[in-house]
Amino acid sequence: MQFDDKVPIYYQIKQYVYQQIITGKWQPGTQLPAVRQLAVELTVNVNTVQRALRELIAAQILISKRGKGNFVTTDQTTLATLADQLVQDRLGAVYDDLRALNLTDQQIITAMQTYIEKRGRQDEHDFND
Amino acid sequence: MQFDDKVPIYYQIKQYVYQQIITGKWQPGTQLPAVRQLAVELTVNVNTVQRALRELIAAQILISKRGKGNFVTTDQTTLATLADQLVQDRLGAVYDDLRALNLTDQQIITAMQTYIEKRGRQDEHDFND
DNA sequence: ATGAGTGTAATAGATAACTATAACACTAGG
DNA sequence: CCTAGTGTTATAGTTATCTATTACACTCAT
Repeated sequence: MQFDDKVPIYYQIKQYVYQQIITGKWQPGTQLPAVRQLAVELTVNVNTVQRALRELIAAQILISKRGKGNFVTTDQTTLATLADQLVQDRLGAVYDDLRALNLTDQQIITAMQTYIEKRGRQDEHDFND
Repeated sequence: MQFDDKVPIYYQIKQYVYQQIITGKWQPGTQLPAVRQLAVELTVNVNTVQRALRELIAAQILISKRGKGNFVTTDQTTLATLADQLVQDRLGAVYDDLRALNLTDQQIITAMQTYIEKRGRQDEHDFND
C-alpha cells in the first residue's frame, strides 16, 4: 500500500480500515486478517498496525478477542454513524479549504460538478487506451 | 495560528501563504512580513518558516531578495495557474476519498450540495446568536 | 500438555520535524 | 563606516513516528 508521507502511517491505516468496512469488504461481525498478516500486506510493522487498531477498538468500531482475533462490530448504529461521519468530515474539510481560497458556495458546487465531468471523460478515455 | 499536528507545520505554512496570495491579502509584487515577524505571528520557529518559504521560492511563487525581503511574484501566469491547481488538487483528493467510501458521482455532488445548505443554515444561526 | 495461531506490549535504534540559539551575508540609511 | 533590518544557514537538543526484535497472554485443536 502507498502511504502519504505527510501524515502518520498509523492514521492512514485507520482510514484504510474504515474503507474496508464501509465498502463492505469487511462485513459486520467478520474476522479481520491477523495483525501480522495485515502488517505484511501493508508492508508495515506490527506495532504500527496495532497502534491503528488500538484506537479503532477503543472507539468500538472493532472488537478485540485476545487469542482469537479482531472482528468488525455488529452494532448497526455505530456503523451507520461512522459512514455518515466520515463523509461529513471530508466534506467539511474541503469546504473550509475552498472557502479559504475565496470560492463562493455556488462556485464550490460548480467546480465539483465540472471536476467530476472532466474526470469521467478522462477515466473513460484512459479505459479505452 | 492553529496547526493540525497530523501534517508537518512547514507544509501547512505553505498552504497559508497560498491562501494569503490567492485571496489577495498579499498582492503580487508586495513584500511579505519579515521571516522573524512571520515566525512570531505563526508562533513557530524561524527555521520552520524558512523551510516553507524555501520551497515557494524554488517554485517561483515568491521572489527572495537577500537583505531586502521576500516578495510575491508578479508573474500573472504563475499566479493564475497556482490558484487553479490548488482547487483542482483539493477536489481530486476529496473525490478520490468519497469514491473510496463507495459514493457515486451523483451522490458526491448531492452530498456536497446538502452539506453546503446545512452549513449555510448553521452559520446563519450562529451569526444570530 | 503441547503447539500453532491469535492479540498485546516492551525495548532499543533510526529518522524526520521542530525548537532555541547563534552566526553569517547582504542592503539601505545615517 | 556603522547600524538596523532583512534573508540564510548551522548546531544541538527534544519529540513523535516507525522499525526490528523479543517476549508475553490467550484460545483451540490434537
